Amino acid sequence: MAINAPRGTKDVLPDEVYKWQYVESFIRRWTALFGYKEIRTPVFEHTELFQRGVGDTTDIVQKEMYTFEDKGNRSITLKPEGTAGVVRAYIEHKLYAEAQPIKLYYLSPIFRYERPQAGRLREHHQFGIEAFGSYAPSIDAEIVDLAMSLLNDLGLKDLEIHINSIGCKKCRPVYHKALMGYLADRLDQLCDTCRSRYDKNPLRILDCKEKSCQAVLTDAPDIVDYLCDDCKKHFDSFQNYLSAMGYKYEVDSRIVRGLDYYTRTVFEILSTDERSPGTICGGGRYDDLVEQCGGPSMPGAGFGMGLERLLMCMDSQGIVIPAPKGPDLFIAAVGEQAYNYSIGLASMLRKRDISVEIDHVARSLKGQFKYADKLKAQYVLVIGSDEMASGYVSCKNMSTGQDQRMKLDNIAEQLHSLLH
RNA sequence: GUGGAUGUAGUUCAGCUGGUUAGAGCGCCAGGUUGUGGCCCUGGAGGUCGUGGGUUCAAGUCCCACCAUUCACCCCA
Repeated sequence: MAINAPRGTKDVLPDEVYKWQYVESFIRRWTALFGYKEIRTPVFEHTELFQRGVGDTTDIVQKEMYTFEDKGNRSITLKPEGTAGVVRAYIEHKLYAEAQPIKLYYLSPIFRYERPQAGRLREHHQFGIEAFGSYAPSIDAEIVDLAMSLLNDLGLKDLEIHINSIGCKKCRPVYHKALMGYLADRLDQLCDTCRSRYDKNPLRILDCKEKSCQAVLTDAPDIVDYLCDDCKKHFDSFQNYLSAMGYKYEVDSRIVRGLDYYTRTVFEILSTDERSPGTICGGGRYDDLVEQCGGPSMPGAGFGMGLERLLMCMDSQGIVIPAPKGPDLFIAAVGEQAYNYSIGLASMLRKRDISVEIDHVARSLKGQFKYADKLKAQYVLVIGSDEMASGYVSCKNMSTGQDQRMKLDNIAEQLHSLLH
């Protein structure tokens, strides 16, 4: 009976991990430059956290969560997004009592029960950041800047920044009313899902891709016209800061995001490249979330970035991630006595910071060379009974093909000078 | 959740309108003189043709179901 990986999951095999490590190293570099510290939270949380945080009316909570009961009858859910858990930790450990803002980042698997397709998995991985404790639009701009700096540094081209403001507790209800008023006598032209969204979350209708709905929406009231003075000022400064950083962006009043916790700023970074999976980064501000989850009234802002999509995007743009080097040295031993000696030599050389490979399946000398070649070893040392007796070995440079005699007793020093 | 496509060796695929021991490239292993790789040549290992039913004298090839993969929609990273 063959067991395979569950639907929508993927193994990252050794011949590919280096790509992940490469991207992760860029992430660590840029988060450090911006002063974001890593936080690691559990892969699962109490289901209630996501219901309260992400929002009961969202698709994510309604139909995409991996929820189960544990042996203590607790309802547990695998993270369907990264923010809620970080917010919970921020509250639980009273990080709000420290100097603000608290700037955090995470790398985490994310689980959503969906039908897999290109750029969409049931388990995917996100790099995300969260900045708590500041209402200032400079934070909003900073997180976009961090995302873009990273993406640009990785070599990505043709990126677009789409931004919007969806208001706050004060002004959003006013817009809701206006939108609902506009849609009231056009309900019959909307699709089924949008009709059901009308009462619960009318904002989401703006996001609908149905042609009929889009047609209805062309003359719908624009949220930007309904922002209160504070939100308007916030949005303006945010844009000014983005410009000051040298970014081009597009105000897209139809971005509303699928998570209920956003207030004011929402944004997406997407690739316009045909073969790319669209949005690779999405985020925004969530000024009420901490309070909603049982903490003090503290603002926040952040984003999530899909690593699989990022990798996909880099791949489709032809960005080559440098493959790791092979071992410094391969020791090819001939005969049992020489092999015995070579095992000890390999152990010693590794302790001297030289990466060494040696045969473990009893290959012939020729086989060992072929294997060394496959491993991309830089040098091959041949040791047989002659070498054991004379105390000299031959060291072959695998890229030039040249042999050179080396004395065994200070071999580590000689190798070090060869390796640079 | 809705709709389409696909499922043959480790891998990429071929296998014509159903007909005898299922093929190729790459990869893997071994040889091409006695202790030397990358190229070339030769040979070898490796498949219950996704699974289970059905039609037929006969099925990898036709039909059905299931499973899986993949693409689009929905949603999102």
